[in-house]
This record gives sequence, C-alpha cells and structure tokens, in this order.
Amino acid sequence: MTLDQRKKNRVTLLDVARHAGVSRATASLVIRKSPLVGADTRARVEASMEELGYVYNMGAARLRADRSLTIGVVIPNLTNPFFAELLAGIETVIDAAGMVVILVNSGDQVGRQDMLMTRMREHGVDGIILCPAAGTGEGLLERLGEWHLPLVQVLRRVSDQVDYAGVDYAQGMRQAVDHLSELGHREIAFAVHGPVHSAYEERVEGFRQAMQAKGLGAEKVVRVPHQISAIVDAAHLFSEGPTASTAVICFNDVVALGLSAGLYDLGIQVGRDFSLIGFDDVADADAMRPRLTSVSTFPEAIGEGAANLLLDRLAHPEIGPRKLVKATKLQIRQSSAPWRGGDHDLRTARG
Amino acid sequence: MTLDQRKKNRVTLLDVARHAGVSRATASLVIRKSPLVGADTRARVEASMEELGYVYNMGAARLRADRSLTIGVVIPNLTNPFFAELLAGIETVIDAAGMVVILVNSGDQVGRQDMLMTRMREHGVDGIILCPAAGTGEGLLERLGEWHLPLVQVLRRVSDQVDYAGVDYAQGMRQAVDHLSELGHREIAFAVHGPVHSAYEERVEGFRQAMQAKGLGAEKVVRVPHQISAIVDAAHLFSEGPTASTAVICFNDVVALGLSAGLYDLGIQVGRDFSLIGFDDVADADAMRPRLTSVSTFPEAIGEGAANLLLDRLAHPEIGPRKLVKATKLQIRQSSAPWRGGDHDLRTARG
DNA sequence: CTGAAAGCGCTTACAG
DNA sequence: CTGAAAGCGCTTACAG
Repeated sequence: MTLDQRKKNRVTLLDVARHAGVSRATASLVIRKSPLVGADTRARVEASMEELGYVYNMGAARLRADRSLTIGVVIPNLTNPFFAELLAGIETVIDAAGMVVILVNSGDQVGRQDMLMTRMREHGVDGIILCPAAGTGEGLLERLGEWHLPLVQVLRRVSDQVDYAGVDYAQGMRQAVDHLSELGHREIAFAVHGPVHSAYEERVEGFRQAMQAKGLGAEKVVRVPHQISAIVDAAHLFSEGPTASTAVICFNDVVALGLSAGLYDLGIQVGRDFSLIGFDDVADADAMRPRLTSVSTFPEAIGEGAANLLLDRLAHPEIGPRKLVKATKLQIRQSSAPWRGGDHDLRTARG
Repeated sequence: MTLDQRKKNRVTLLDVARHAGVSRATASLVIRKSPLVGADTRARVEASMEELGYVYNMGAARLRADRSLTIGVVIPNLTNPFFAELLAGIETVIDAAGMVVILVNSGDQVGRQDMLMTRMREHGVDGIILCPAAGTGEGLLERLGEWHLPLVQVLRRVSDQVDYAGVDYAQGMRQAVDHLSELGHREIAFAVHGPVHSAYEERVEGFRQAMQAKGLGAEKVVRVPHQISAIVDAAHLFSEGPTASTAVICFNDVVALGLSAGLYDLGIQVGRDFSLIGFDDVADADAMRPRLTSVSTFPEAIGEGAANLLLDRLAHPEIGPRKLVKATKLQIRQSSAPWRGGDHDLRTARG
C-alpha cells in the first residue's frame, strides 16, 4: 500500500533534529530561515535534512500557522484563450511568491461557484482571485468578508468594496470608435455575445458614449450567437437589414474571427469594403488575412496585476479597497479601412 | 487582523459536537457520512453544523488521514489552446471526484519542473498529472516512485513503467498522409517546430512510416520557427527550393494557421493550388478561410482520460502501469484539395 | 541561541 | 451506535 509506505518512510522534523543533535524548535527555525540560529547549526541541520531526505509538510505547518501558501482561482471558462492568458499571468506571480494556485472552473454558474467557494475555504486557501460568474450578487462577496477570506475580483466586478483588477473598456471602445470615425465610417455596429456582466455592460456603455461623443447613433448593438460556427452565419446581420453597417466593432476576437469568415463567405472584402475591429487581441490576429485590427486588453498583465493586488492584500489587510484598471491599446492592422462612399455595392467587391 | 479574527471565529468539530450533545468522534463520523451513526443523531449534528456555521478543515483532516483531496497538474505551457483544453478536461473529472487541482507551469524547463515536483510534494498532493518538460529523464519518474507519489504522464511519455494518456500520433499521421496521397500528392512535407519530446518524435516517425507505406519519400521534415508571426515568413520553404512541395502536414494548428497566412501572402491559394493539413483541430478551424483540414486529437478527452487514470491509480496502487492511447480523426475541410498536375505554376493561382 | 511543552483540528483504533 | 484518548507534524510562546 502506497499510503502506508509513505507514512512509514516519512522523516519528520524531529528526526532531522535528532540527527543534527538539536531540538525540534531549532530545526523549525532553520527551515523558516530565522536569523536566530547560528551559521554552523544551520549548516548542520541542513546537511541532516539533505541526508535524511526530509520533506517539509505544508499540511502540518498550515494547521499550526494558519496559512497555506495556497491561492484559489475561480474562472468561468478555461477554454477561452483570453482566460488562459489571464491564468498564465496569475500563475507566474503566485509561483514567484512561493505560493501555489488551486484552480477551479465555475462554468459561469452561480450555484457551482458558491459550492466552489466553500470548497476553497475548506482547503484553507489564503485568498481568492475570482472572475465572478454572470449573475453573481454582492451577497457572495459579503459572505467572503464574513469569512475573512481575502478576495480580488478580476475582469468583472460585483462590488466597489472589494479589490478589483480589470480593463478600461470605456477607453478601448473610444479608441475603436474614434479610429473608425476618422476613417469616415458613420454606420458602426457593435456585435456582442455571451452572458451579461459588468465587463459586458461597460463595453456596451463605452460604445454608446464614444458614439455619442462623435455625434453618431449608437443603436446598432447586435447580439450574435455564442458558438463561433454560428457567428459565421450571423454576418448577414451587418450587410443587410436594419442593422446593416460599414464597420463593426466586435465584443472580442472570437466574434471578429467568426464575422471575418462570414463576411468573406458573403463576398464582402474586409479591410477594403468593410471594416472590422476585434477586442482583446489574443487570437492570432497577425496570422489572420486580412490582419485583424484589435483593441489589446493585455490579459496576462491583468492576471499579474490581480495576483499582486491579492499579495498586497494579504500583507496589508487593513488598507481600503483598491482598483487596477489597465489601459487598452488599439492595434491597427488591415481589417479597418477608410469608408468607400455610399453608392458602393458591397457585394461587387471580391477581387 | 484578518488572521486572528479567522482564528477566533473558527468553530471546530468539538464545538459542533458539544452543541449537538455528542462526542467529537461521532461528529467526525457524521461528516464522513459513516453508516455507523443513527439518522436522528446525524440530523442533530448536521443542524448544529449549519447553525454554528461550521467549516470543515481539510488541513487538519489531511494531517491525520494523510490524503489531501488535491491533485498536482504540471503543464509546460498554459497559453497554448491545446493545453487549455487538456486542463479543462482534467479539471472536470477531478472536480467531479470532489478533489481539487493545484496547477503549475513548468515552462518546459526541466530544472523548474524538479522544483515544482518538490513543491507539490510538500503540499501533500495525492497524485500528479505531468506533461513532462522536453528533456525530462527517467530519473524524475524513479524519484517519484521512491516518494510513493502516484503519477500519470500525459501527452508525452518518459517511461513505460508509469501510467500514460496520450494520442495515437502514428494513426493521425497515417490519416493525413493517406488523405493527401489519395488526392494525388507525392511531394508532401512535414512542418515541425518546438522542443523535441516523445510526442514530437512519434509524429515524425509516424510521418516517415506512413510515407514509406505509400512508397513516398519522407525526407521533407522541415523545421519552422516557434512564433506564429515568424512561421508566416517561413512559408516560402514549401513553395521553392529543396523542400518545395504540393502539400504540407503541420505539426499543429498553430503552424497551419501561420503557413496558411504565409502562403496566401505568396499568392498561393491553399485548398486549390496547395494543400495544408493541421494537427489537433483546436484552432477555430471552422472560421478559417479556407476551412482547415485537421487531425483531431481531442485534448479535452485526453485530459479526462488522464484524470481517470490517476483516480484509478489512487484506488488501486497495486495494478501494473496502464496506457490510454486515444484514436485521432481526420476532419476534412477545404484546405486539402486534389493535386493539380506538374506543369501548373503555383504563383499564377490567385483568383 | 536552544529546549520542553502545549496546541492547531481533525481521525482512528479501542472500549463500552 | 458513542466516548475518551492518542497522535498526525508542525509552530509558537516561554524559559533558560
């Protein structure tokens, strides 16, 4: 039996202490790199640890010290490349701090998320980085407050009373709208999809305000399907009917990728007869043809920011809630082009 | 501060037991759903837990019971969408088993990986799912064996003596080669990149064997850069010079995406004058134009398989090493097309 | 700088 | 079915 063997073989701190001829307390101090212990003693203890093959038992340490060097990360969807990059950023910082990430997937379901928060708590995580599932109420955050479990919201925000790291969506929308406006476009649509949460609303609101600031109508907020294959088939919404446009800003790069293919299928040449702007800049925009103009939101940097916010919070529980709102950057490539004038028939465009 | 409050507020099993008028042992049995305890007693204890807001302390339980309900997952690269899907599959199964994933990123560096294995061990994980960094030796696995730490290798294999879940790369290569061969292609190249590991070698070897089985030369194994933007610029390797071909099988979809763009830039129409086959089928192949023919390797299913293998291993440490080699499936779309004959000049192709 | 003792919150035999 | 006791491997005051 593996388990029994593991148990039998285990060398404890007491074994190390005996072997080195010191007390258990001294050995413990060596492990935690306390300056209280002399250099020669330290060397002797470390040699014994090496010789006996000692393995530090976090579980025992955590029970006594009440910290686990463990962070919970709750994410609504792993397969979205945006979240994968966010996670990579979080992992980098947490790892560098000598801590470890416990990862769970809420599937954007509030009920599951509740269950997972409890599970994180049972595992004794020192803090949580949460991208709240759509529909999360403030209640959850209050409960965490009662639990005295440090929390950082990332990308989506539910409460102003809790740390938050996210994107300046208003700025991003302004950059996209201004760019299209300068190219002469007036019939600009915003293609949205997915569940409604703060990041969704900030994007829509940012679009409205940016359009109004340019004296343009902002009524063309058009929902497209979630699956990319279905987005392809929704491209006609932007070439005909009441929401026909000359340019579309996309909720994210997945939408842009789908619409790019769909417009191509309709014989509309993006980057010449029609303009498309993505959001996030995580898809392989450089390898798309035409290359996709997109608003970079730097998910990896946001992940790093969120993790640093949490580490700060652990060190300083007393300071007030903080916000980290990252600037966006418009990456201009080929998919956005000057407006070609009103009498131009989109469908004749193919080369 | 926070920590002290958490401590002070904490209600323990003993509190629950007293409140319910039973002993601590009985309360413990209730938690672990033992049939030894009567229904009325159980109900009383559960009511007390609810009323007092009891939180199970995994840390304490693990110290005594020597299991943590925690699994370590070591992955070489999070941002690759292939690994994101793999991870999603693992997480689903581990979560359903009531366990939790500790995720770390080796960055494909053997030294970092060693350090992370030790860290996992200190955290007391019950087992590890490892996609070994390129260059990992058998020594690591032997060491884990000595540690009595159950391990499953995923996607890449270092030892036959340890459980493994992966892809039948030979089959995938055969499917790709046979398809191109049936379309009349004879000058078929294999575009590879990235670090060399078992999955790399199995693909190359699979290509060689499949080509030879068709009586074709298998010398055109061509290395392309790692960055997708640089792959785009490497497309000329397949249109001219000694490795010019009429069809390319790609190491993965990232390579295919880059070459697709690069060939387009060269004026070569993929899916008419040139054939391209991807591998993995994780990129949004349906949204590419032309749609990418690709060999599906089902990373999410492999993640699930690996996690199930590990759960089985935890339950039955005594059984011999097992292998789970998942079949591939060729998804034929538009990027592969019949050979157009020898005197056709690729560069005149553009419509 | 070091040692002896208590305790973190559970689980596990062992009696009853 | 339940209770009293020991112990998992650490850390933490408290003396010296």
